[in-house]
Amino acid sequence: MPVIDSPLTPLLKKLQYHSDLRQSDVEAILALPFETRKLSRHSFVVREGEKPTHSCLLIDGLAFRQKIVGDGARSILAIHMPGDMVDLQNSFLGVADHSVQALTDIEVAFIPRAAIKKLAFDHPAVGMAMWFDTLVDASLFREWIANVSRRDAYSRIAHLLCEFALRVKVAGLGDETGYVLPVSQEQLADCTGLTAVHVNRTLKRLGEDGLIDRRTHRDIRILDWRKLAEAGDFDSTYLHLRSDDPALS
Amino acid sequence: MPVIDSPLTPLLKKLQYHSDLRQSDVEAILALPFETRKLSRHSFVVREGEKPTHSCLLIDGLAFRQKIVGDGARSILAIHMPGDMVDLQNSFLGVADHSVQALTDIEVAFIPRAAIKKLAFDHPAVGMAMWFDTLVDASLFREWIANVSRRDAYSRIAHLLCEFALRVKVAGLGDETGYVLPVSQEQLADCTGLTAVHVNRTLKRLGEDGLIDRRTHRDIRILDWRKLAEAGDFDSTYLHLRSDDPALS
DNA sequence: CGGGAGGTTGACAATCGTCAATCAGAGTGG
DNA sequence: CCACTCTGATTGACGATTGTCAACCTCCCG
Repeated sequence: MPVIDSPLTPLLKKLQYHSDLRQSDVEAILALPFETRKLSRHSFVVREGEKPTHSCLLIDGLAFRQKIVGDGARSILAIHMPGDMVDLQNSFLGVADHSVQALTDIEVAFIPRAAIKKLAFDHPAVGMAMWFDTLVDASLFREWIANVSRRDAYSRIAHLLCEFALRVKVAGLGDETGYVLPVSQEQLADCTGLTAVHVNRTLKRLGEDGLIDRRTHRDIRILDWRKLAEAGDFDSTYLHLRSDDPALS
Repeated sequence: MPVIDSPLTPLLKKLQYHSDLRQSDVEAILALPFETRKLSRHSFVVREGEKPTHSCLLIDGLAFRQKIVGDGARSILAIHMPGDMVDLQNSFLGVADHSVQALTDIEVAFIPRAAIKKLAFDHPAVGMAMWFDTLVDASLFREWIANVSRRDAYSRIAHLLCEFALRVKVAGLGDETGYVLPVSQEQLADCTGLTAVHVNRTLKRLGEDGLIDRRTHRDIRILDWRKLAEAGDFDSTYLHLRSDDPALS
């Protein structure tokens, strides 16, 4: 069966990663109404406090979720790659409790909330698949809590680099020997609850210890995966990858 | 329509909090097969690495989720109250990526995973309600990430106390003037990424500043809700309570 | 009454943050 | 093609929040 080339294909691929879908389910997904839009780096997909009526599927590029706390400090909660429903949460919960912002230039598809809800009702298998996806998201959030609360700076960064390496590999954007991560050190700091200055020093140490090599800023080479994973206390279970995923080899 | 008194009633109540369910949905929920069990404080509901085949509904008492990181330190990820499905995540994701432990003596209902899955398939409205619940859970995780990563000790603890106050009130276990929280200072530390010693000092400061009063250990009186919420940078949006919930008054 | 878990406190150490200066690189307009 | 500018990276000196260690206390429970 030829795969129809639609902007929604990344979503389909994502849902099928964990769930078996019947042809009718697939067709229903691809029949979703949507509207694509290109957004430039730094633009907001949703802002905290808004009441979005559409969910947003990331088709191309990277995006991240963030919260701003009282004193203006920012916390980055997750980084998203193509195929991720970046905004199910906000759209279904009524009021956005956090913002979503473009990390690179991105392309997204806005899908009316009602259409997703109807899809989940009419095709329970698809509803389950999306639910499943939410569960995996939550698993990453949990790991980030542990990362930020109980690991030191060195481990935190190492852990984050490991997570990115695997996810980038799954997404087909690189492999565990190296990848380009379009994240500034300040953003890395906001991912880890550190300051940009300390992130810089820590990256330097990781380099000096021979775990990574930073060609140019942003372009990360992992020189010793085992050591990095050990330093980061990294165990990929929480990513809930399929055991037959080539990224795990 | 008289509410049938079943151990599953807390689940029903929870799902109906956000979602409208039809009579047939309600009946299907109450028809779930289950097995109740009483567990004493400190016992594990699920251990990291297990492959649970049942989901666990908390009927009475409190429980918490935790992860242990490489050096043995513990991170508490969430605290659960009666009505919470404490283990959807682990049960659906195959391998438990974290543990769930009883905070007090508890009573739980174990429900076969397959029955839940079938319920979600046959009654999409129930599936949606459970999905919704997962979304709210994820929202709490996000707030905890922000709490741990970008607030100082004083704010973190204040924030946590505010969250508990509201949730306890919603669960009908106390109100915002005071409640008993059966959490040791060490557990509080693991919730906030601090040490027990520092938690102790911080609670003391909160007391000295007139925000709270600690009658006996564990029995917390909130003397000045506004100040506490301000100190904790607390905004209840992320709890996704209904705007007509009396707890918000 | 004894044991133990948990709470409290002080002295000291260290990781990490702050401030500030300098540097490197990318994009822009003349 | 070359300033010019701006963002982000790098580094050093210093400071502070938080952790560590250890002692002692308190209360609960058997």
